[in-house]
Amino acid sequence: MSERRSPRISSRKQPQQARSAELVAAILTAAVQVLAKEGAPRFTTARVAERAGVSIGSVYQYFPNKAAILFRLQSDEWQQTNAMLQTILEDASQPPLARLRTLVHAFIQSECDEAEVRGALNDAAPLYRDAPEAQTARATGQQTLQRFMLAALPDASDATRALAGALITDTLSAVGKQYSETPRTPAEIAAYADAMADMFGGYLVGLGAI
Amino acid sequence: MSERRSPRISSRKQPQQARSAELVAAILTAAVQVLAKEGAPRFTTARVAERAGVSIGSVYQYFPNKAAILFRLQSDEWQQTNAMLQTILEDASQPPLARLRTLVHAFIQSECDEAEVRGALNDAAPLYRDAPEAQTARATGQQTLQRFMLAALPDASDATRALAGALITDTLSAVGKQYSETPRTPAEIAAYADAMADMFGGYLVGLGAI
DNA sequence: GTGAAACGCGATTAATTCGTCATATTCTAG
DNA sequence: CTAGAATATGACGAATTAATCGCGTTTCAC
Repeated sequence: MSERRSPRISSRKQPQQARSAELVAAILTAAVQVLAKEGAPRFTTARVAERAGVSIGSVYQYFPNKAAILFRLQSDEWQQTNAMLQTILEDASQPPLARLRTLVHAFIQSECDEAEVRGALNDAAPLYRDAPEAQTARATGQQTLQRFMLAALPDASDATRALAGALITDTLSAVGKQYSETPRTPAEIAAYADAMADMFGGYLVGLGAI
Repeated sequence: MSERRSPRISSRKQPQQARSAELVAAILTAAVQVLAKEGAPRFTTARVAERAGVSIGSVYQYFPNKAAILFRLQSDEWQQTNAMLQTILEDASQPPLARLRTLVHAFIQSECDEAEVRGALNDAAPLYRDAPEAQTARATGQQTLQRFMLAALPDASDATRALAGALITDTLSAVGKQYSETPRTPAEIAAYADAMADMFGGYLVGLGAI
C-alpha cells in the first residue's frame, strides 16, 4: 500500500518551564480548532502556529513534524475514550448486556459530539496511522473489551470470545466513525445506538451470553 | 469540517476516436497501479500520466482534475460491487438469512481481495467524497438492501426496517473497510464473515425475521 | 547580579503540487 | 488529397508545503 513513512512521532522534548507548557497547550488547542474549522487537507503547521499565536519554530521545538501533532490529538482522545469505556464495562452493578448497551450509547454519542474534529482526524489518519506508537495505543482498548467478554460469555471457547470481541470492537469503532460523518439529531443517535446494542445483544445471546 | 470543494467531477469530454478511448483506459489502469503502489498521498496526476505513458495534458483532456480520476475508480468499483450484491440478494432459491450470509462473505472477500487499492482510495476519499455525484452513487446500494429487508422482515414496521437496513449497510461497509486494512488469511476472512453473518442473523431474528 | 540553559522567533529554502496553454501531430469526411 | 477537427504534448506558472537554523529574549539557580 502506501509508502511506509514513520519517523519519530513522539515528542521532541519535554517542556520544562511554565511558559513552554502553556505554549504546548496553546498549540494543541489551536490544532483542534484548525482541524475542525479548515479540515484535514488544510491542516498545516503554519496555520496551527498562527492560530496559536506562536511562531513556527516553536511548534517544531516540541513536535518533530506535523504528524506528531495529529497523533498527539488522537492519542489524547483515545485515552479519554478508553477511560470512559472501562468505567462502564466494569460497573458490576449491571448485567453484562446492559453494560454493553450503555457503552454503545456512550460511544456513539461521544463520536457524534466531536464529529468535526473526529472526521478531520480520520481524514488525516494516513499521516500517523502507520507509526508504531499508534499500533500500541489501539491494543489497549481491545484488551478492555476482551476482559468484558469473559464475563459476558463465560462458557464460550477462547476462540469464540476473541472473535466476538474483535467483531464488536471493529463494528463499534468503524461504524461510529462512519455514522458521525453525517449530522444527526439526538433522537436519531439514540435510536441508532439502541439498534446497534440490539444487534450486539442478539449476537451474544446466540453465543450463549448470560 | 473541511472546506467544500466540489468543482465538476464528471468527465470533461467523451473520447470519440479509438485512440482516445485507449488513452482513457490506460490512464485508469495506471491510476490503479499508482494508487496501489505509491499510496494516496503520492497519487499525483504527473505520476499517473508517466505510468500510463501519456502526457499530463492528455490526462486533463478527459478528467477535469485529480479528484475526477479517483472518483471514477471509486464509481466503477461501486457499480461492480452493487451488481454483485443485487444478484445475491435477489436469488429467491434461498431463504433471506442464507442470502444475507452469502452476501456478507462475498462482500468481505471482495474488500480483502483488492485491499491495496481500497485502502488508498479510502485515504483519498476527502478529495471526492463531498461531490454530489458521490452521494447519488451511495444511495443505490442502500436501496438494493432495503428491498431485501422487505422480504426478510415482512411483519416489521417501515421504521424498523429502515433502521435495520441502515445499520446493516453501515456495518458492512464500515467494518469491511477497516477489516481489509490489515492482511488476513483466507481462513480468518471466512471466520470473520461468518461471525458477522451470525451477528446480522441474531439481530434480524430478534426483530422477527423469517 | 550573573551566567548558562531554556525558550521563542520567523525569514528562508528546497521541494512538490495542480493545472494551463501554445504548439505539434494524427485522424477522417468529402 | 486536403482542410479542419480531434487528439496529444510537455514546458511552464503560480501556489503551497514542511522544516531548518541562526539569533534574540526570558528564566532561574547560585
